[in-house]
Amino acid sequence: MDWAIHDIARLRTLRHYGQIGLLEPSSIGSNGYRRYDERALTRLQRILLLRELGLGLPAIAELLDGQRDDARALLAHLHWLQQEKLRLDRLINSVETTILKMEGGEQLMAEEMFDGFDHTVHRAEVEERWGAEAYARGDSWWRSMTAEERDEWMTRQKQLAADWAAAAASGIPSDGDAAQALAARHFAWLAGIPGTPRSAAGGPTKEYFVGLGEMYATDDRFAANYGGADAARFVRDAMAHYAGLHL
Amino acid sequence: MDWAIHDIARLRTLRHYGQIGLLEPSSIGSNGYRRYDERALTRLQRILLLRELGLGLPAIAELLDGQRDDARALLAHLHWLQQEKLRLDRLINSVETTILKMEGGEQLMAEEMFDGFDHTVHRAEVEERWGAEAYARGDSWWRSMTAEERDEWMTRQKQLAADWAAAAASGIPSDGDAAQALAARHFAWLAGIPGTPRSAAGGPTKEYFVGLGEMYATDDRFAANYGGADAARFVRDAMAHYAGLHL
DNA sequence: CTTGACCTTGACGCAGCGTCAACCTTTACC
DNA sequence: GGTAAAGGTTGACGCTGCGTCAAGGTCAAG
Repeated sequence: MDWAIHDIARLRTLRHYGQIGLLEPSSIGSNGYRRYDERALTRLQRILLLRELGLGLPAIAELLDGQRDDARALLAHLHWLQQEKLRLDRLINSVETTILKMEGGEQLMAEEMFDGFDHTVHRAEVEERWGAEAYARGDSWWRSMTAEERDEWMTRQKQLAADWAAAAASGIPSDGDAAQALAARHFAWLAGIPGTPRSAAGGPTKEYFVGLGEMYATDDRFAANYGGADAARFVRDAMAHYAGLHL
Repeated sequence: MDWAIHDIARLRTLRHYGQIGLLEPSSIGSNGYRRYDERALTRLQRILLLRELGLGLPAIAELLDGQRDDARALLAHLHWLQQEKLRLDRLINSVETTILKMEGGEQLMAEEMFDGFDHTVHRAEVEERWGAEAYARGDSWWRSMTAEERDEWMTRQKQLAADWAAAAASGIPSDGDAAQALAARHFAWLAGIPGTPRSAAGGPTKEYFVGLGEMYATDDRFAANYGGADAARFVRDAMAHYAGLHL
């Protein structure tokens, strides 16, 4: 008959359905054997059909016991299937670009973070331990952008960094209007980065904002990005001042 | 900080990774607290990245421990993602047509099986108890066909049934060449139906083939399909003879 | 010194069975 | 009638990746 393995599995399935109350045997013989009559088999038929459509057993139970409108339940299920498909699409995209990047010679997320664009801001969090996940989220966000979107972000960040560098070099005070305006721009820019810890108002939290400035001044790699150590300290002071006033 | 729930979850995650040996704390304080240094955090970063790409933890472990070529592993993963997407496509299709059918007034698989086309052959199995699953498989197969494919099947089946009826009515012997040729056609036709229990040769098993003929003669609904009770008995005899000779 | 926040180690639960293990019935054959 | 094979029964663990209590130690703050 060629059904050996399959047969055993089906048996276990029937037992399982019995255990969870989805399909009871119509009777149980004195020898303990389960028996299924016509009605039970019809029900089993429907269960198997719905299962092949991907529904979960609880959903099937509700549906078969008439507690939910069949059509509505199936529509909901359809919707969820479509969502899943979208999710897979995004995954496939991510994996593909990752592979492409690797073929381009880049190691798996090794050093690519310090590429001038500081989407590595999240590194501050990593150092705080709880943010490794946020970091990865941030990276995956970056990874999922199109080339143009990335270009746009890069330009925006570079412009900001250049403006910071210029302001620091010009000798203006870090708590003056010009520097504070830059701080405000920086704040808004951060607000646009997913994964940023944010307050109820939607912007970055005060701790995060201040800590970030601190890091710019401390970490040479970031400092270089903002025009050197002196400039980075200027950025830090301006950000701290801004945070004190507005956050 | 607004990270409460998330934080707790992440903690559990780290414990889990420690348990399965994916990521050990770099050190454990005398108070039992886990600590993760730079290296460990980098590893965590990579783990989280790969996880977001949908890889399983064992796969991630192999990959990070350098036991597998990164690119090859990701390609394999990509392939599996694409398969999954295809599977979802088929599911979505099935659910959609099921909904359409229901809107057309049909109850969930209620009586549609006796519509002249006997893809309900699998009912024989249902009666034998072990075949309910095969039956559902058969139905889903039918459900997944395009309209033209169905038409083709229907025509083929109707032609076969008509030829059987004619042969039975003409009074030729069930073990004669003409009837045996019909049995051979029937055999080939069955071989094309997924879910059919089949022997190593690829065709239906002897038991199945004979049992089916038995059912045609026994069940009025099938008998009608082959030209009535007398004709159905003729079919059964021809099939049994064929089975005895060739199976 | 107490309170509360944060850490620790179990252990159960989730979906849907697959897969032993240990044991009883029925069937088939000599 | 005896015996072995086939097929049934009830546990119970395993898988994925943690979420979610529970019970209890540690640490910083008031």
